[in-house]
Amino acid sequence: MATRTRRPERRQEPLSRERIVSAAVELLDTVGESGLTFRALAERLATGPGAIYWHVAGKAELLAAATDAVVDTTITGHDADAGPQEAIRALALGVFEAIDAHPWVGAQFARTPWQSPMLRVFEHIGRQVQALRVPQAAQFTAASALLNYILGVAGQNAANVRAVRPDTDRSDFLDAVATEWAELDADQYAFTRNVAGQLRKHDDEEEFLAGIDLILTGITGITGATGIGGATARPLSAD
Amino acid sequence: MATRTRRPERRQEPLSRERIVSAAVELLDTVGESGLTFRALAERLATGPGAIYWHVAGKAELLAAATDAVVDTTITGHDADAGPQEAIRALALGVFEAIDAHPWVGAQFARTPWQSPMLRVFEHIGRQVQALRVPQAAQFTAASALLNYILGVAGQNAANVRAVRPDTDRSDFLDAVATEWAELDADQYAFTRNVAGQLRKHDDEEEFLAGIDLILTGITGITGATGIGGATARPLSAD
DNA sequence: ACCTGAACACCGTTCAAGT
DNA sequence: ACCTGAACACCGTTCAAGT
Repeated sequence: MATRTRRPERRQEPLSRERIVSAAVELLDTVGESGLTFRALAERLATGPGAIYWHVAGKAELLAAATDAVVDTTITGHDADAGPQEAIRALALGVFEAIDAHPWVGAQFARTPWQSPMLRVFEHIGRQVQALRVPQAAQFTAASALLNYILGVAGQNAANVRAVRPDTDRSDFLDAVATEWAELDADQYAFTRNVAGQLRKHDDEEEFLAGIDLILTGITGITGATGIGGATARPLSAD
Repeated sequence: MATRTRRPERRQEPLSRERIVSAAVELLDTVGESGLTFRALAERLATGPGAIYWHVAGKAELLAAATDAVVDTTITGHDADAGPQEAIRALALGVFEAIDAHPWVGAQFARTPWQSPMLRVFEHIGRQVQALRVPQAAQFTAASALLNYILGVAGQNAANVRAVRPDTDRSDFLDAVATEWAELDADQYAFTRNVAGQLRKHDDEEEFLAGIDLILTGITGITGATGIGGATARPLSAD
């Protein structure tokens, strides 16, 4: 229906896995998860749905490839420099921001087990855990705990974005939730009501990092491990 | 097609939200997420797909209700007794086991934002965090970190179960992954290769609790908070 | 009030047929 | 080798019509 004279009318470049995946990412970003359809994708690529199947095996692979593409640009360059604790924080924040910008990545992350993108995050976290001098036997646990926490937040963020109208303001949303919580049954939800107020001045990113710091404290605290940079996790208290 | 003479032929009880939800849970448990279909559900209830819509608004609500039903039976009775740390461990383990038994709950958990079942888990965790004497301002962070970690593990577990053939043995699966990891590129995946061996003697439940303990250590360590029972989180070291 | 089941508007995926 | 697009076997959801 839309006029498509806007796009330069140069001869159609051949279809390629790369073009397909980048079109898929675009679709996911603009129309959301439910917008990624073989028909919509085919139309955008000016071809039929069947053509796509020559380059990718199916929708699952397409989603995995799209996730890969986004995560790739996120992970690189976040390593080293200011000591392992800072590196972990930076890495985690990178994943957090990527998912904030592409909520569907969060859902995909939480859905696919140990596929390539997640494994790469795990690897980078693990290296910093090693750098923290965590004993061998505990390294897996430490890296897993960090990764699982990140995945949990990722899934929640993705779910939240999906749940609200696309034009909803972030702080309006938090206000609405806080109000909802404050109206919960006083007996059944005493704690939740109690912390409802904190939601209003809640900063997603800060909150996320505070959780990372909590786990880092657990990792370094009990093992006596320390970052080479000597930085200590920030204390868990009101700033 | 299947003979249905087996089921007692008593007169059809009237349809009810309760019957629908419990049939949905059964379907999800036996056939998996992709098996929950309005048509399949209708057949099981000996009615047409349209009838279901008179009792539930749609598939999303049906999934939420099914999750609610399972979580309900999980949360109750896990409180109090042996001090807040143990209570948190028991609560977390309860959620873990529920998701292990009903993998689709993990996916649903990771997908729905702050809906009733998750909020109830949050509430119960929060109460124990309070009991740990965590300062007011940090209670939200502490409870969130625990919940997000649980959700992360939940999502991963659900994804793993979904990824393997239904008859796959658990330790066969871990062995396969460990072998895969051991064959990764030595430069790109140095850490992952390094911990691959630990996967083989990996106990999901133990690993999960070790992560909980890590976070508990972070929570109690830095704030000086302690459980009333005086129990300390178990040290992060080879046992 | 509650149920029925055909029909609608979609999906992902396949495949004969084209170039 | 690569693309086309009709066709297949499904979905969730709606709704006129029944009781």
